[in-house]
Amino acid sequence: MVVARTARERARVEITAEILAAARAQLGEVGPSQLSLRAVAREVGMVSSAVYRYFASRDELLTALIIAAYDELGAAAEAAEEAVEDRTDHLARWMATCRATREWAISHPHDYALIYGSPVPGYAAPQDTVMPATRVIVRLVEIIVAAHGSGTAAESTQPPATAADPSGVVADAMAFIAERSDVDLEALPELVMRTLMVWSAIFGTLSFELFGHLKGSVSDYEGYFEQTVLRLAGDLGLAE
Amino acid sequence: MVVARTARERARVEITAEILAAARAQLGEVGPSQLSLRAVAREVGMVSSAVYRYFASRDELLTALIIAAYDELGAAAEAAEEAVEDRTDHLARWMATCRATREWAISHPHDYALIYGSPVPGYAAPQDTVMPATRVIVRLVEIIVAAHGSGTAAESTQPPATAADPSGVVADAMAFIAERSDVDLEALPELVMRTLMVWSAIFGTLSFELFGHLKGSVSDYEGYFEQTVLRLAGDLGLAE
DNA sequence: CGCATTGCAAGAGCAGTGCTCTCATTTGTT
DNA sequence: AACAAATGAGAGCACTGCTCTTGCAATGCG
Repeated sequence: MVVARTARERARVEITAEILAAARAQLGEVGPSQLSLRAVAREVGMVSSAVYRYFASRDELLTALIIAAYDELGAAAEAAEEAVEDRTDHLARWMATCRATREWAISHPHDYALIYGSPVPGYAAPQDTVMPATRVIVRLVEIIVAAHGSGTAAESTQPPATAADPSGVVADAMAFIAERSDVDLEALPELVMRTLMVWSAIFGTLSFELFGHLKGSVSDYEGYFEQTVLRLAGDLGLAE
Repeated sequence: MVVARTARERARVEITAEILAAARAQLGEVGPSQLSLRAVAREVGMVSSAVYRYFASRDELLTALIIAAYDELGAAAEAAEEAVEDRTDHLARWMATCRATREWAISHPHDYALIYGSPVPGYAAPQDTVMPATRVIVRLVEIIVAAHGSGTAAESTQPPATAADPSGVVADAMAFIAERSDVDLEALPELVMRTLMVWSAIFGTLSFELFGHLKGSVSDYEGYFEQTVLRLAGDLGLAE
């Protein structure tokens, strides 16, 4: 972050933050595709054209909101995970992370839809979003790695005999993990495969709940989520 | 379906279909939230206000598109499943259904986003959509039930010892299945739980792929999907 | 200090949107 | 033939994202 020197620069970052805050507030009410740049401008007492001094387009504003949402979700998940005192209780850390993710999602449904719903059309996620986007999964991977490194974890659920070796399809993920972790996962492609599956399953479950696809199938959403992530932990060898 | 009698009624159903077709064509290019009722009207050579004689609102048009999309996806999945000749090869039927689902999704990304992405804001799915929405999962359940009924299926993956009985949270799903199937699943709440999980996992995986969340983690999407649904089948006892 | 440069907000305007209302015409029924 | 209902066109309202011009105020420099 560049330190604001002149009054002008200081005002700029302040107003930028103000616009972003107003946009976040509006997002809490109407959903991404209804977010109106003009309404945001009115909120902060500007005329719409003035906003374009701070955000080149509506898409750029949305991008900033996406980053903010990823960061907020990541921070919430990390905080909950770090609040688990017994660091050797990997299952507790796992559950805490998952629970915090769901709690953030249901209390910020529009932000969740913004980042995990359908991307706004014609929109390609800029590079700035990938780092904050990985915070939750990185934390989950850390827990899995710690559990398997400590020897307290069982082997993850075995694939069917007919399944091919997953090394090829998860090569990118293994490289990604190898970059920011000193654990050697090269011998565990099956675990990486399972981790990716579990990651998709968690957010698939949340999306189904939030987007209404579980209506008529599940009566107790919280209980269902709890049971789900517990079984997913079991599939990864985190719970017995 | 009511048989069209008068010329007016005949024209009405024809024009309605024309509008829907134009809307579907436009949806193939721009994505749900960009779908313009005026543009659709221009396409069929009408003025925008005339379209309102056929669809009360843009949302109602979208609802019709949602139903059409669900039905098309369901039909594609069912056709692929029925093309499997060996009806006792439950794994083949499973894989065919899943593959067809993915193939439809990637060849109709906007339709997929319409039904499995974030719901359009302020939009509550009307009752008309729930029946077509269940076609794929109903087919999957049939396969699972057939496999477990024939005794060729292994037990599904066991939950961790600490997991509570899932009967409560999946009661609605059990009732739903009991309604349209003569198989007694009452003794198999764990299987129903796993089925729901797998269902969420499949569409979570597809959403992650289509919405770009697997970029940087998976290099071979088709191979990854294949490996995923094979393992999910294993979790349900469909593959060994 | 004075001046030129730069940053910024406002306003008008363009092309587009969903939707409503009125009006004339066509179609179907009695 | 007379009436009623259905239909399409057009104008219009309130809104959107975005651009361009204009005037003002803060800034940096000689």
